[in-house]
Amino acid sequence: MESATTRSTRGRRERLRAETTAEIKDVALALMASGGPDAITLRAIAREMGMTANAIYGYFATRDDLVTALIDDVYTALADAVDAAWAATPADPPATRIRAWARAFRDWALGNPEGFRLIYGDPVPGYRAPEGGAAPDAAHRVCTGLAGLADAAWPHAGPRHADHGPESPGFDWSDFDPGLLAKVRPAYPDLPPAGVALALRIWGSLHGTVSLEVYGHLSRQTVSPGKLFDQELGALVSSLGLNG
Amino acid sequence: MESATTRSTRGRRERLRAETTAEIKDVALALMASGGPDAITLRAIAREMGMTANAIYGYFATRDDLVTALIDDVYTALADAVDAAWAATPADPPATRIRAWARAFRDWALGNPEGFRLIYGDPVPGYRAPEGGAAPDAAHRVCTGLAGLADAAWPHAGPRHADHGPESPGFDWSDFDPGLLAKVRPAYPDLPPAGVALALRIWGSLHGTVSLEVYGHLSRQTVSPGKLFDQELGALVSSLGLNG
DNA sequence: TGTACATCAGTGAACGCGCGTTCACTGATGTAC
DNA sequence: TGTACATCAGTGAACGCGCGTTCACTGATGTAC
Repeated sequence: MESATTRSTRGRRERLRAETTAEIKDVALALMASGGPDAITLRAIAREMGMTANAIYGYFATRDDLVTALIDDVYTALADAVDAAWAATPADPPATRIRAWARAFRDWALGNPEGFRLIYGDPVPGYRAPEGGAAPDAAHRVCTGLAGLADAAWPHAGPRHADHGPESPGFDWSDFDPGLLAKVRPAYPDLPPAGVALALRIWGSLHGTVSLEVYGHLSRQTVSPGKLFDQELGALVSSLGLNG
Repeated sequence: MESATTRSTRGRRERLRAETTAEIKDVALALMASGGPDAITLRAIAREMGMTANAIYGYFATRDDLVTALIDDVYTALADAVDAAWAATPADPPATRIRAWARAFRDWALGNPEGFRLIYGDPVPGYRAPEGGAAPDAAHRVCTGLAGLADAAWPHAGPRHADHGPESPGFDWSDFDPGLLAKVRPAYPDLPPAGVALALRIWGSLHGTVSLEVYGHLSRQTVSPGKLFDQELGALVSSLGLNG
């Protein structure tokens, strides 16, 4: 049986350990923010923290493990941001909620451009994702959020969705990744395959504008990317059969 | 005055030089295709060509100069691809031409994923674009092509464009980069500011789906990205007031 | 409270690597008369 | 056609750099009795 002091001191050690781990990740993210993804090096982190490079091996077995943890953290931050916006907006009217989600997505991306790049862009040079490691849980949370948007819009969007001309193909469940469906179908049992496709299409439409903006291609063309995003959002919402 | 042989031999030297220059770029693109953007190193190129690394300095003053040339080439290839699709499709109906342009864009991106990343994604590690060097000419060709799509759709899209709800803002010329307008306005004098915004919006919508696909995020969710793109295209065309 | 021991975060030197770039050079190709 | 010279593509060794990672270690902190 442990004494009170045993417990408290072990707690302190664990706390220090957790703090240093968090600091390593914070510094890595700061380096990435100022110098791009290839600025994440063990030596640079150590330099910034006033340690030796190999001290980091006490916290992460390998550089790739650190990067994996970073990706996970960043994904979680994004998922938290959009989930919070979703939760803070009333379900009715659906358009308002969709706008809130989309704006949270864009705001997060613009506020954390390097995080956005880390998740959606080129991998960190030399980085190899772990073997079994599928996408982090938070990635699924983002997808589920998108499915929620589609689910809310579906009663209005569904009818007009069938008629996009003869070239518009149909969808069935086999078109989608089983892992995705395992998350989405229980959460939104009324959403048909075409609704899941709609979710992905919403994703694409937001991702396009936002990533052009994050990567600086939009700011080379217009001084008002925000206006453009709002217009895109208006078009999206009205194409879903919802009123702005 | 030059003799015939003088001219022909000088021609040969120049031809050899041009061939080697082209080979260097080809090898660089091949390396990038197989190993990602950070595989573009002078030493790797030289290794592949059976030369010494510094032999390349006879052709490019610096590694960054080589990368600049690559970006330019890749942009040109993309612009050629979409321009060719545009030229090969009759102007009427506009929807067909838009589809052709969009499909050419996607096909080129999927066929040259590393090129797409080079242009639209993270810069090559360590690369600094040249000082005065604005975007290459070909980048403007792509933008002008988009403006052409918007211009063709504008008679149909314009009316419904005004009505995206109270949150949809208006555009005027000052919202756009003068350099962009200098190319677009002479080519499409009837296109109003909102039409230019529409062009950028079309760009965003295509870019989103295609870049999610190129970066492998879509294939993690669906086995049918092509269907999704077709659906996106159908939605785009019908949101422009055109029939599929 | 005091002492002998265990834990463990961090050190400092070293490794081998691939990189961009510089330097003085060689040797084949083309040129002028 | 022959010879002396110029051009210039490519060589090979070397530089200094930052990187991930390994190793044997030190020294402070916590633990057991």
